[in-house]
Amino acid sequence: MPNSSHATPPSDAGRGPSSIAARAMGGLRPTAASYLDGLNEEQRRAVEATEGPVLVLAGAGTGKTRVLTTRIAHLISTGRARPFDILSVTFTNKAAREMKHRIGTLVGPAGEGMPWLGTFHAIGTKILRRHAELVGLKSDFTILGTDDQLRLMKQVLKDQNIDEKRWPARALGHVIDGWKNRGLGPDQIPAGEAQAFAFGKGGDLYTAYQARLVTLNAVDFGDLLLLCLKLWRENPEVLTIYQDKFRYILVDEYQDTNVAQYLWLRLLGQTRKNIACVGDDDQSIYGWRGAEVDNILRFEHDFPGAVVVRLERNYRSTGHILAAASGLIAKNQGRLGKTLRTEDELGEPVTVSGAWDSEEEARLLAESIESLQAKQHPLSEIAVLVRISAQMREIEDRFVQLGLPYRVIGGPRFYERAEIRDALAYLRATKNPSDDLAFERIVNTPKRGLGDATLQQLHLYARAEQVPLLHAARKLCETDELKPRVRSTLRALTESFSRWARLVESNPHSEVAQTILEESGYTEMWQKEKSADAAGRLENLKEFVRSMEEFPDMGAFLEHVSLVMEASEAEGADRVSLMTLHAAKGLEFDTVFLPGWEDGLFPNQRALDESGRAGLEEERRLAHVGLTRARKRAKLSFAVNRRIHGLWSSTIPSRFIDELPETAVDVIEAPAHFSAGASRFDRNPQPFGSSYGTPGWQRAQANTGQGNGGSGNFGKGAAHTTARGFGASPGGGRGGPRQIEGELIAKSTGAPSAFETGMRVLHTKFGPGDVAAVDGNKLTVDFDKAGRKMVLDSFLQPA
DNA sequence: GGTACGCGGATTTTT
DNA sequence: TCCGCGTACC
Repeated sequence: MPNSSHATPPSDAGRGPSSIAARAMGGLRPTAASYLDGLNEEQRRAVEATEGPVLVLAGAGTGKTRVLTTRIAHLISTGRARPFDILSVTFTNKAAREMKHRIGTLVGPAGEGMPWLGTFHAIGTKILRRHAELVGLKSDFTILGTDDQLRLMKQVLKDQNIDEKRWPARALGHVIDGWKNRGLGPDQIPAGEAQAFAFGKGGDLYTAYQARLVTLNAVDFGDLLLLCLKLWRENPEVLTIYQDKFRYILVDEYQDTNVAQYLWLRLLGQTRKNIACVGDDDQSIYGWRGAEVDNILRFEHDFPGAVVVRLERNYRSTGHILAAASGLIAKNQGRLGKTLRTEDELGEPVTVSGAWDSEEEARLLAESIESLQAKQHPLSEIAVLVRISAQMREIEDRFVQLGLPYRVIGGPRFYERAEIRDALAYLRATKNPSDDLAFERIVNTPKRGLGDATLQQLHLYARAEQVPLLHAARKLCETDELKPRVRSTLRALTESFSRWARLVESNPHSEVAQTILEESGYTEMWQKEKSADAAGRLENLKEFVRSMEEFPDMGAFLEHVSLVMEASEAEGADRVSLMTLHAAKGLEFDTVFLPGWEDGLFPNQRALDESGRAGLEEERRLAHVGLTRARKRAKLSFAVNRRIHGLWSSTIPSRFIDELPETAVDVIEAPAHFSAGASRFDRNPQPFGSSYGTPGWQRAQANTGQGNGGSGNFGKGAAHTTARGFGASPGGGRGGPRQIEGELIAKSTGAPSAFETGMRVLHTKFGPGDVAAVDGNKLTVDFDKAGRKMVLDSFLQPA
């Protein structure tokens, strides 16, 4: 299986430009398209193999997007297809945007349009709106965000009298998402799995949830794909329309497709079979949310006769970086196997350095960045990639102290912010009076005295009368079932909605939105709020209203916002980028810092616990993604002590560090104060973490007296230096020196600290402060400016 | 109905 | 440690 890369351009019989006639005409065509210039041999093969199934295995930095866009340009300019004949799917809006842009520059106005280039979800939406009634919806259905989804789940759980503590709505959401990811409708769940949730109620809950969605005329993200499958299966004539329509299908990031997406593609592609998937099994890092690496591993089986092209020539990274990344990923089994090559120079080796704790790691990292900055290295070409968001705090703290400009990439999306969701809910409820979820969301936001009790009453009435909540509210106001005060508030609100609905008919929608936000008291709510981020939220609201102007009407705007709206990043400023490894996929930087390479953190313990070997391999792919983001410099680090959920735990270097090829790596010896010559290959845990009972401590205990036992990871890979201990404090007052492997751990710097509690000191970075506690050579100091920090005495001098 | 405190849980994240 | 949720109280 791994060696079918002998792809030749298909000389298909019959139609198409490779037909005899077409070939005869070949020379008459305007000279070979300039867009093909500069493609290497494999890339060109991937572009020109237009007919039949094609799998392009594109390693990191091998020109994947270029192949995709050139392929489209090729299809269009050779007359094989018109822009609207091509279905081209991506996962993110960003990728879709970039492709549109690049096609535009390749083929000019001819490529404009591309109505079927977009995310799976956007295209699914487009299709569903056209045939909504066939799946029991109206064509103006709403698309629910995760927060609405969650509230709906809660309602369903309540209806079925399920203890939400025992069976949280989030968990149910996860289970249902899982089913949807696998293309399973409520009636298709394997019997065994339906039992899994809440004593066998899983299936019923799913059914109830879907029923609620239908009554709300709403769908969740999963439905955008799942309902397409349902639509096509139940209405073959509709499927045929799309099979005919899409002469060519292109798929980006194929390794990230889930089962539902795979089925979606297979249905569409099974007649014409002109389906080209581009992906990299080594960059599959979304297994935890349903991506099936199997889809890519199985491609040749699913599409017999598929042409497979491997792109292995890397144009991004230097030799050492590529060697490190390749060496690491080679430890994975179950991959199709590619070997990245570069013609670039070896460049700087990947550096590996250790730190005493995560604070020191952040400090060293920031120092490195500052020294690069001093050498005129632009900050925008530096990225710090972490495994989990929680790592960011300490790093940010450090950057803030130093005044180092940085930006966090990722994080909450613009349209997921509370204020945007609220504003959106007002608009949704105005536009669509039966959007109960929207109404419910803002009925008491801002606080107007319509709490749970009133809402319960509304629900009861609405259910009895089979009408939407807003309608029920109007009716209830006409009765005397409500307390006078509640009644008048509620009446005012319902009247506002009627008024707003009339406004929408005849006024510019952004103005109406502005009016709604003001009259409802929503803007005022934030103006009154004094918290730090209130101003930012008001800013976001402004931006929200402003962005509406770009759309013809409110409906179009709502559609856009529910699927694609993103924060408008202030570009341009020279800043360091800070993000998770996941968020870094698809990006590249000259210099990449990879902190936190410690077992438990990375590879992440939870991934290991939950998915075992597969989990480990996915973590390794994540490491591979991280390394391959770097063009010229990759800098790994780890700390031997890290604060996890507020407790200090001792940690051991990541097993991935030992898996790197030594020739590509340069070990930065720990600073003298840190260790008496410890190597970074020293994976013996340090037994003086300050909290006993942590995993690190447990492992340390297990290790003592077991020779080189380790946690089962010894003995392979690079040579290990025998533990000489990481020096530093012998545990302070918590137990004195400890023995490991017959050696006494020396105090780090030998001499006990010259500082005492209460002394006034001066720190090289933090400035003046008072010593609050002494623990060997580690001192706790209350700095005048920086607050309480743990520092090493070597950075201090008496003040 | 609104607020103040205490408890438990805590990856990665797009659409 | 920090955040969100639920409960207890005003």
